[in-house]
Amino acid sequence: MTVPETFVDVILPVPLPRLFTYCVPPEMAEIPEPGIRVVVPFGKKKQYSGIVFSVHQNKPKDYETKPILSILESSPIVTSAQLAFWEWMAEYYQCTLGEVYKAALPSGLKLESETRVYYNPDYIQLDDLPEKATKTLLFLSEKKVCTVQEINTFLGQKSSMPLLHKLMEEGAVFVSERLKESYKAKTENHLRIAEPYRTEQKLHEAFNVLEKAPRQLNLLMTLIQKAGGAGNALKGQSVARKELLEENSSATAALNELIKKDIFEQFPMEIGRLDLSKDKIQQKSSFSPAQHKAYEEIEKAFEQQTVVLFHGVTSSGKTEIYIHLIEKHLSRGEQVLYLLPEIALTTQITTRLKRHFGNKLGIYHSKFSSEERVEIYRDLLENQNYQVILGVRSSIFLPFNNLGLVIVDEEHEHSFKQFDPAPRYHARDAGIMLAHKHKAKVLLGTATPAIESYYNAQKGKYALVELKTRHEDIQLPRILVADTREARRKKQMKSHFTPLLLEHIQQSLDDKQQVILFQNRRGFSPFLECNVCSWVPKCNYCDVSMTYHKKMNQLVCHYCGHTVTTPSTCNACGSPALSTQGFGTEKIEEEIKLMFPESRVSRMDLDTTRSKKSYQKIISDFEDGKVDILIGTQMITKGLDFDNVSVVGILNADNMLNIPDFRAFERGFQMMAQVSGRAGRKNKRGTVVLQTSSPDHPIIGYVVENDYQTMYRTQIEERQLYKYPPYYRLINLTLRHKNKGVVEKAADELAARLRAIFRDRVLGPQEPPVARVQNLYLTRIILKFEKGHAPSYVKQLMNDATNAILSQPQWKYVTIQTDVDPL
DNA sequence: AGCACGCCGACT
DNA sequence: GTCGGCGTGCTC
Repeated sequence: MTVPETFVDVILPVPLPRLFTYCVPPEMAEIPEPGIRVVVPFGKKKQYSGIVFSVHQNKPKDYETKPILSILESSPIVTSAQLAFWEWMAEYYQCTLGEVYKAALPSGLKLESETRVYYNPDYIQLDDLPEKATKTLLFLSEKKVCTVQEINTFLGQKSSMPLLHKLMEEGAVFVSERLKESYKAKTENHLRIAEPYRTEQKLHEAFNVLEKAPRQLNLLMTLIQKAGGAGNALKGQSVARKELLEENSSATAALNELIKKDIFEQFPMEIGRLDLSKDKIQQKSSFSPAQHKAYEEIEKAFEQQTVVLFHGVTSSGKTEIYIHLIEKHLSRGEQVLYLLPEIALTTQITTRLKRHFGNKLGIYHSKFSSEERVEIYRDLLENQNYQVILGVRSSIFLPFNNLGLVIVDEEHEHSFKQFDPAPRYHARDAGIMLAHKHKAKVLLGTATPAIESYYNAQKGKYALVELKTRHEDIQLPRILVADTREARRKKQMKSHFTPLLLEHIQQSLDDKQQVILFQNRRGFSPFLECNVCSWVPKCNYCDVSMTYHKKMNQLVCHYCGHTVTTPSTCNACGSPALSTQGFGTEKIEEEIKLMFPESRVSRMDLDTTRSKKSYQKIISDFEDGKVDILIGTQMITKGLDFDNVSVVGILNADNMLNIPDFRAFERGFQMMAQVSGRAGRKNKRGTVVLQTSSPDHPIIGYVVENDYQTMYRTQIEERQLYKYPPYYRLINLTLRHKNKGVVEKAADELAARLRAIFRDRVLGPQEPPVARVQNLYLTRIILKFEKGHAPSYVKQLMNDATNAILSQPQWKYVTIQTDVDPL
């Protein structure tokens, strides 16, 4: 009797809608199980690390299986709960398991043969390494960068991935898109008394030695003082170099001398980690009566329901309530996932939660290095430190094993939805699913609920808890509407500003208060136009005009990233008279500087906040009062609280409302309400000046009255009338091909097929607003389904139709992208 | 999606 | 004669 051959179905990071079956060579000692990574050959020469999905004995009939090359770990790196979640996601969002795998695991856990491997120059070898590893390191240290392939060739073996994994864990090599920059951003040079001097006697000696070097002596004393006394300093308590030099300006030379004398030791310190010995874990502060009531309501609601929508006005102290809830779940030994939109995560909230939860808090952010993300992943997998994860949407993929609570803060934020690439998931909805699988609770928090969420609360699917008063007696701001059309008619407009707004800005500056000016950028990027023939520079590959970036003197396509230097003459008529059109924040900054020359102005938008650092600098400068007027786009609305802002100006409310989209009014309301929430401080009411050419627009009225309910009521009626979410589910099908005629024909035929099944639930095909991206023509079919239709059956029928199209030879190269619940 | 294989046009 | 364009087919 022969032992049956073992096969594994493997998830690979390719967008093919199936698993791949490999055989396990009988001589392989380990037995693979679902959730472990294996290295497999793929195609002619590629290698991937894939995830074992299942293990079986069914030999495939139609093809020869290749053997797996190696097994990367002894216990699963993807738990069975995660695999089930992945399956749900692939099914619900109509993508492949491979695409989910790509999105779910940090890149440090996904080696491919073409992955770029970097040598870590800071690596210090602690233990002896096997000969091969040492050889590889030597090779790498010379080459600096190479691919896994090259290492294979160098070592003369088929697969060096297991070896590279070990070296990655050692910290000797980096992988792929790892940016050294972001690593550096996380550390800061610290100084401490060097080991040999950490006794009272030796320290005393040092004092004597330095007697003739007052600057060095001074530095030593500052360090001791900053470290919190000699006792701490002798224990090796460190002080930031920056901090040390702040009080001893131009003492760099003296400092270096101390390092040279081995009295001081300098080392890079991770600044992300809060030093707990110094900064005692902060106790939770007490609730206001309103907060207390809300907290109790949430607790009570959780007894019966899974999801609670927590509708609390801006500055109502929602975070405090979250902290209490988190503590409650932690005390039961449960894990908590706190989801935030990406942009809100780099700010105040991080520090605040760190103070409370110290080492129990893990932060999962795309701007952190892959290594750090791997660290958090492994920590959770092995159930070590982290009990609270503060993270962006992708943190729903972390290996929780005892999740008790999911908080989705700023629940209405659109950035929770991933647009590209697949899986096009919504972290709020997927988070609810995740919680459901863990039997955990979900708290959705926001000042301006998404219509969908509020509807679910109205229908009783979610519990609703409201908090209507701001904390610490901060009053809701007074909202003034400035009619730009009238001002323009009376010739009172100064460029983009009404007299009313300018007046309030001046007043605020006179009172030494701060101003925030908000410019919605949606659809209004600055572009170049020829004054003579009206020629506008367009992207070569997409049907959009290119955005003008003054600072870099470049034109950038916001769809494909194509960049050119700004032309000096018109391409059509040769005239040099090119001028900027549309108005972005740059233009406003320029004008404000002209009108208020004595004020300090700063700008916050995509351009000025490319890096985490610059973003934080803008915020901290504003917090520290180094800036009087802050001009910004959407990002200033995200989870920021400033103490000294008396005036908020919304420059053009109209361009939020005049977008042909059924969510335009909801978005406009959310944005204006969120921006307005930035105004106001303790004991003094803030003012919001809302500039619009249609002051009678109902949405403007709801913003002024801070009337979410009426806004909701009017919107929900329209949604029902015109068959939109939350009454209907939408699925967008986007077809792409390099030939316009081909996409159109394919889309027509697909639409016809779909209509035969779904009838008037099919809309289009219709060209999306940007009909060509990266040289591919796009067209879109929208499907609308009543709530209650079995979604999986509907998707099955839809897939049959698309497959029927794609299997025809003339449409073979058409691609169809599916977006379930598009935003 | 990559990527290699293969069949026709501009060059040494 | 070859280098290389991108059309086509395949990946366990």
